[in-house]
Amino acid sequence: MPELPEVEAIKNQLGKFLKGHRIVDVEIRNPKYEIQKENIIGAKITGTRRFGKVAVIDLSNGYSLIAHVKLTGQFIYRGPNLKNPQILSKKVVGGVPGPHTLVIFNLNKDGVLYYNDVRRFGWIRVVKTLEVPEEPFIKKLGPEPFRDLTLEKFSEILFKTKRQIKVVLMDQTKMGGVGNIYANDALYLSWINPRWSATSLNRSEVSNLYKAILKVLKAGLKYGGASELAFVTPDGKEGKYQDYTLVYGKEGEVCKRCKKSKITKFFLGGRGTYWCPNCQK
DNA sequence: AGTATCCTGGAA
DNA sequence: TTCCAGGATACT
Repeated sequence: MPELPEVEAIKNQLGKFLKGHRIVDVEIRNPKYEIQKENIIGAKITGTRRFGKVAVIDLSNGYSLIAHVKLTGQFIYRGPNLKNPQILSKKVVGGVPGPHTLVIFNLNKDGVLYYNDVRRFGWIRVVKTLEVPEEPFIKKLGPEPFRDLTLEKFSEILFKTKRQIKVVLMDQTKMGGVGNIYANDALYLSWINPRWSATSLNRSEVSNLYKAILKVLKAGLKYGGASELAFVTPDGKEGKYQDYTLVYGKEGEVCKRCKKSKITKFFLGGRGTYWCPNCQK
């Protein structure tokens, strides 16, 4: 669920809250989350970035923290840069610190950054800032929407593969940042059947899909991400996009666009896929 | 191309 | 009690 808009929201808040803080101690509560804390203790946070679904926290000593929260990872900040103490969403299971708190970054000036992850699929790595683009996962990422994914590049990518279009959209090596929720919505918005082979799309379908991807991602950004599952921003609040999805999660509802058929769910590439059998022929 | 795997909480 | 959620990878 944390896709481009969700990770962008995480990155933006981390940037706002952590800037100027210094890491004074790192408490690792789960062996799976062993990181080289000696390389980050004492460093100041200088800024944050995002590559696809990966958040990057840059430090003053030439190192960076990079994190992929996967499905249930959550960064929660508590400290002086958070005005009006926010009520923690109940999606932060067990609270902070709690049974699912895996790493605690203690900051100066009474700040704390918690990493919670119920299912422990997410990861955190420490790498040299200069080597961030070379980090294996980041290096493999394809161009991403709003940056270098032009319509030309997008159509080149689709032209080259016979795989089903939805699978291609979600393939991070083809383009970075699109996941299941926004892939479903973009395909619906562009009247495209998720099962169609990517090469089978004509020029106007490719162009419509391209615009649709940008449009649904923008909506996701506007509503602060989708908190269908476990997503919360570092202030502990939920996003709102789950209330504005076009087709995702709407199984059984009559399609609002054609009013002819019901939204149907099936599995494609192992993922829940929602579509209108009438609109997306 | 499809399926198991990593995990757990929460819904059915 | 069983199933399901969706990111990424490994394997068939």
